[in-house]
Amino acid sequence: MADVLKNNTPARDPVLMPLPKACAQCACGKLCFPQALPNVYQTLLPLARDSRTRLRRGERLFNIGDRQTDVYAVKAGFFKTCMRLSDGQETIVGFHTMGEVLGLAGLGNGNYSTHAVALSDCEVCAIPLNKFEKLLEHSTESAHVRVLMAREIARIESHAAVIGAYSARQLVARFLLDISARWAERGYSKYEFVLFMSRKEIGSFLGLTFETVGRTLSYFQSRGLITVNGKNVRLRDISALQSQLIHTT
Amino acid sequence: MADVLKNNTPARDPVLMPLPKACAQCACGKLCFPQALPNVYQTLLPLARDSRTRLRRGERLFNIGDRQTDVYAVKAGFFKTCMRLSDGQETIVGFHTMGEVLGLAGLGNGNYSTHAVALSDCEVCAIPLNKFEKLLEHSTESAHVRVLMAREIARIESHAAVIGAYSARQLVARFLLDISARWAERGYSKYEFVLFMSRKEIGSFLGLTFETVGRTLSYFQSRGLITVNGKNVRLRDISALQSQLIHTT
DNA sequence: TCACAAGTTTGATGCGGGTCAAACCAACAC
DNA sequence: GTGTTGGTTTGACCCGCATCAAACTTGTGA
Repeated sequence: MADVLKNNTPARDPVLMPLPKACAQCACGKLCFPQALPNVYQTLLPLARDSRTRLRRGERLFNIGDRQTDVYAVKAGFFKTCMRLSDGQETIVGFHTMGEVLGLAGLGNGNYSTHAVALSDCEVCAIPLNKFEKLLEHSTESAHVRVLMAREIARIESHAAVIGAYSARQLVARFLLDISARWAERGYSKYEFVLFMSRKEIGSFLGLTFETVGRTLSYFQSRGLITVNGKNVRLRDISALQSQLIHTT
Repeated sequence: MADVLKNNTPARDPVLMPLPKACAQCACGKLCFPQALPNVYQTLLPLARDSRTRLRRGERLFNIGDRQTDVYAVKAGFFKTCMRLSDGQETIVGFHTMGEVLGLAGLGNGNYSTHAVALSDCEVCAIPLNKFEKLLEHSTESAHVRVLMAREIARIESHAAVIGAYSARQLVARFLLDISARWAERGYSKYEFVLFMSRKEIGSFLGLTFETVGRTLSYFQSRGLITVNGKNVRLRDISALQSQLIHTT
C-alpha cells in the first residue's frame, strides 16, 4: 500500500531537479512515458517516493474507493486492475506491465476507480499526487499525460466494443495476439510467452468462464494454432489466429 | 453581467478574452465543464469556430481515423460514438448529450478514435485544436480536462466490466437507469423520457441483439416495472429495476 | 397523399457458452 | 514427505440469447 512507501526525494523543487538519469536507464525505456518526450524521463523518476518500491505477488497497490495518494509507473512485473460491480462480484478491466501508468482514472474524483493487484512480484515508481500535479504545470508533461489518458480511453473503448460483439474464439485469439504484441514491444518473443494470469482471470477480463477459456485454448491447440502447457503458450500460426478475428461463426 | 465576467479575465490574453457570456447562458449550464471551474465557462465558448454549429440527424461530426481538427462540446441533441471492429462491423461505444465533450480520445494520436453521429438535430461548440491546446496551457483548465478524461476512463471501464458480466435483463435495466439519471441531471423527469436511439443501437451498445432488447423491455413492462410505447418510456418502479441489477439469473 | 424503407414486436428454433461435476495437477505450508 | 488449497482439463447437460421469420408500425421522401 501507498502508506508504507518512504519519501526519499530531495526537498527543493523536485520538478526541476537534475535527474539521476534513472528513468533513462530504466528497463521500461521509452515505453513508460513514450517517444518524443525526453524531458519526461528526466522529471518523472526523481519525483518518486522510492524508485524501488516492490510488491510481492498478491499484494495490492491500491484499492477501489481509497483516497488517491499516488500515480504509479510499473517498472517490472504484472498487475491486474479490477472493478467491483453492484452485485459484489469483481471483474478485471485490465492487465498491466512494465512501462504502463496506473492510477490515472483516479484523477476524476480523487479516489481510485479500481483495485490494482500484483500478479507477480512487482516494482513500481510511486509518484505522490502533489508532485505529479506539480509536474503537470509544465505544458509538455501535461500534454503527455493527456496522450496517455487518451490512449487509455481508446484502448478501453475498443475492449468494450469487442467484449460485446465477439465470440469466445475471437476473444481468446485477440487476447493472445494482444499479449504477444505487447511482449514484442518489450523486446521479448512474440511467439512464446508465459501467461501471468489464471484462466479465471482471463475469463473475467473477457467476459467468459474459465472453462470456456481453457476449452478455447485446447481447441486452438488441437487445430495447431498454438501450443499450450499450463501457463506456457507458444503461438504457432499467428496469421491463422488473426483470421479467427474476422470470421464470424 | 458583462462586468462580472470581465472581472476575472485579463483582456490581453486571447484565451481569456471577455466572453460573450454564451457559455454562462448555455442550456448545458454546469454540465459541460462542471462545478468548481467558473473560469471555464468564460474561456471555452469564445474559442469556438462558431457557437452555433448545427448538425442534422444522421450527420457525422467526425469520422474514425480522420485527422483531429476540433474538440466538441455538445450543446443540444444526442450523439452516438461508434468504433469499427476488425471484421468491419460497427459497434456503439457511447451515447452523448448536452454538456458532454466529444473527441478527447483523439488526443492520443491526433486522429479520432471513433465516429460521432448525430442521433437527432444537434448543436455543438467546435473548438479548434490549436485554440484548445492554448487553453490547456492554463493549469486550471488543463486539470479540468484531465478530470473529464479520467471520468471517461472510469465510465468506460465500468461499461466494459458490466458488458462481460451482466445478463440481458441486468444490462437493459442498467441502461434505463443510466438514461434516467442523466436525464434527471439535466433537469428533466427521471421517470419519463424518449429514447433517442433505436433498439438496434441499444443492442449494439450493450452487446445484445435488437430482438433481445425489445423482448426485455416487453418483459419489464409485463412485470409492471416500466411502460414502453415505441421510444417513449416511463419508469414505474425504479427500485424494482435497481434490484434487477443485483439478482443473478 | 401514397409508397417504400426502416424499425418494432412476437414467435419458433437452435447453438454457444454457462453451469455442474469429477479427476487431475501444481504450489505451498508444515 | 503429506495435506490442503487453488488452478486446470474434460465431459455432460441445459438455458439464455442469437438466429430466422413473419406481421405490423412508424418514419420519410417524392
